[in-house]
Amino acid sequence: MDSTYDPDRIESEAQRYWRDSRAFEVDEQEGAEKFYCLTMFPYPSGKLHMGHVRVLTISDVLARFQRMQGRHVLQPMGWDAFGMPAENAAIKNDLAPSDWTYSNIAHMRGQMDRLGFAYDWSREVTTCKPEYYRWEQWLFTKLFEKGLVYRQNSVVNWDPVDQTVLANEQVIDGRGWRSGALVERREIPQWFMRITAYADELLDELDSMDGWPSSVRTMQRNWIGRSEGIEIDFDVDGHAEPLTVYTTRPDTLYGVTYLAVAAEHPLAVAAANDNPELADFLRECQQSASSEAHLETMPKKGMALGIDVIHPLTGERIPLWVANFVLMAYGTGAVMAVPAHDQRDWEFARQYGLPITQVIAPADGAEIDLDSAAWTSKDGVCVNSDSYDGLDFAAAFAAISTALEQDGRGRKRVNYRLRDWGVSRQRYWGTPIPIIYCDKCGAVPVPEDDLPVVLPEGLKVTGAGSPLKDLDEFVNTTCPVCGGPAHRETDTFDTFVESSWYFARYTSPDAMAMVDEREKYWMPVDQYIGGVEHAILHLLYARFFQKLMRDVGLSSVDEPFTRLLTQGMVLKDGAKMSKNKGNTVDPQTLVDRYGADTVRLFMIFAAPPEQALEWSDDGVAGASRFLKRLWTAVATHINDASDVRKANSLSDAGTALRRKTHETIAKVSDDIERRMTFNTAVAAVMELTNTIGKFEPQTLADRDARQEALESTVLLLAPVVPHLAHALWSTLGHPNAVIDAPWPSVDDSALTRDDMEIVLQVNGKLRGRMHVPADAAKEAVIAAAEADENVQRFVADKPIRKTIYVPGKLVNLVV
RNA sequence: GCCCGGGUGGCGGAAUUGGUAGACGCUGCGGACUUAAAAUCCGUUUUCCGUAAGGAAGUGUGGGUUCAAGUCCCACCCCGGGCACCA
Repeated sequence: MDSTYDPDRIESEAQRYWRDSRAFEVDEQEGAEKFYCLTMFPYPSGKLHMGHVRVLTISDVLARFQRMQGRHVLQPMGWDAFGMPAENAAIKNDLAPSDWTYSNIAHMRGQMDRLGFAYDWSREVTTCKPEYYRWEQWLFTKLFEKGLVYRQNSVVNWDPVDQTVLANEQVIDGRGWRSGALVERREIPQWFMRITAYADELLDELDSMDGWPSSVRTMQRNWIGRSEGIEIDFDVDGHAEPLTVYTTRPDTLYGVTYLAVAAEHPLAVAAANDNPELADFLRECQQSASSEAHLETMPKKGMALGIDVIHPLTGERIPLWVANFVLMAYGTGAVMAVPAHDQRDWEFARQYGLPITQVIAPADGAEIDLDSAAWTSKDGVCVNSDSYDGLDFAAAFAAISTALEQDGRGRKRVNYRLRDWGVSRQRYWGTPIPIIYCDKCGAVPVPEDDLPVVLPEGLKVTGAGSPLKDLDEFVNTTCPVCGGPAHRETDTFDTFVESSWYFARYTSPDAMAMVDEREKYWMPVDQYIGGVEHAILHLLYARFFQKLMRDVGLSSVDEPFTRLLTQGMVLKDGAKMSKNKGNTVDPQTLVDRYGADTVRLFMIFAAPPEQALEWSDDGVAGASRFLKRLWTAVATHINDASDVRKANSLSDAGTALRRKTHETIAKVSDDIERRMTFNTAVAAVMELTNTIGKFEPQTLADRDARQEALESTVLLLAPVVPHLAHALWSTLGHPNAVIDAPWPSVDDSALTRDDMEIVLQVNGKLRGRMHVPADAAKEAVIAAAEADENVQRFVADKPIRKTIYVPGKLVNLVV
């Protein structure tokens, strides 16, 4: 055997074998245990970056591991091909988004193959192709019929100079990224999907989704934000219609000292008609970006409207304000303020000199200090609340709610923080929303026979609005209902729509329906892997789509992803690798220099998958060195011509090697399958390799033990460094490819030890160690511990008060 | 601002159920091989005291629970992710 490790040669040989044998193309083999392993598909941004390499490698390790477990593994790959970067690149380079996108896809597919990922390319999905997006257009029209989509005004970031809608990402310090103009909030009509209709199901199922990280489940729970409260009507002085607010704290109703409405609220707009100062303030309120982070951190401002409302229980007059932090889109666009028991209300009241009235007090009668902060605890009782004084939160909630309901001034209501999903985007490079507007018939969904509504490719983008608007042949059409003149919707879908169902399309990529019966074989996804930045939006939308598909009869699966692994970012010098920061490392350079296996090994070894990974050039070199050492160890074994004709029994070192081999098999299996800590799995294999390197066979049995150790090493590493494993497996004498070899199993008899190490402590501090026979009795171990010389020094003549014995581990003497 | 993570040697990280802190790798230092260098191999590498045996301190900060805390509890500081039009 050649003792030089030549990654270029063995990697191209292994890849040729996989390609020629179509090793990773799978069909629906009934009776076989399937395993659907999925990576969040990439946006085709140009070339692979380290973040891609990391997530793709993690996924590939799991897919190959499961295959060696005997499962029938599907690992597909595709492209999240619509999105803003293609439009930006198109403006910059004066070419069509489609050309840019397709050429990126071709390049990145080649890079993936060079890294040796085990994909079934026959199922490749590209979301910008009509044969893909036609089915989400179809689903949208079905949802239209079911009343699960609707059109409503909603707020966008408006750039008054470029006359265009901006993404949050394009708003920098409140200004448009290209024009530098102050961004305004503006309301435009948009399409929504009624995700709130599924809020309870999306919430409740989280409890049983054991395969997901608890942090992601908690984030989703908080995002859905189910709350139980009450809607309360306040009569408005001089108006026939009452003003309705929603609150989860009706127990504090007697502490309401003002109400506040959003700047867009009709009451505020009406009051501004004869109040120029107020009109100025409303204009100022609209001069702001629309993201929640921005709204929550901006200085809180308000103005009195000069209107009073009437407290529903006391009949008191309460001033009505307009405040910039109240949003028209949330709840009713109005809030009741209880400054004594809500921190934001407290700060606003202090700022504008509004009264602060305590209505909740600690049950133990302790004093609270309302001069320094609001007292927001629910563990108190009502005070200053007429007949409700003395009631705790639950009792007051029930009593006040009932009183309001009986009076017709309140209704119990479950509310969600979750809002319906606005899917309209005023962009060109996306899926056309399949709606036709007719003056007579209104908004009409495109009939099934007319789908897909094909996005004209090859259009030039200028940055000022969608070019679709100017394309008469696209816009002008006839009404499917009345046949009269009509025009098409020119907005496209949020790209999250495409990524909400691609996992289902992989199961039947050529179906003449959204999916076909093959979906039943593969779904749900057994293992999903992707960035934690998708913990809420993408993963919630995908769960929602799964339920939509189920409810139109396309699937019987409730939840799309059984297990979820969220991998961390790749950092360099403590910051995320990005072009902006100029700290990127091109994976291609490293693959060219060290080979794919080295890059894969470093990615897996440098950090546990869920944590951020700090890039290290030296670490990559170290990974390469390890692979060379392993190659050398196999070469040494194969080329070993030394004469060992001694008795066919294991030496002590041989017994130890076999124990190490089987301990390693046990640890690596557990690390990959249960713990998903691939870094410690690799560390364990490195330890085994170090042991093999030092091992000198004395007998024929010793040499067999080394063969077994090397074969185990190759099998255990095969998911991580598949090319090297492919070559070495053959070298070690196996005619079948390592991808078809079974995962090694543990020989329990090799694991037995005849002695154990016991740690000796005095008062919990380490004072020594000793070896005792594995079957030593508790009393004997303790007696030996007390007799230890160093232990004696610390015990001296002090009486032993307590003895703790942890079997097989330690003895702690408390003196 | 709100929600979710994270903080351990010179560095990346390990310590799985409250039981030996620092596995494995990198870097540095010392040595072998070499005319030399690279590569490779061997040794060493938390800090402080000590010739050594051994001892003391130590897991972001301050408290607490326990025979025993990186791990559990309370308070705080710093860093990262998300916040609905980045994907």
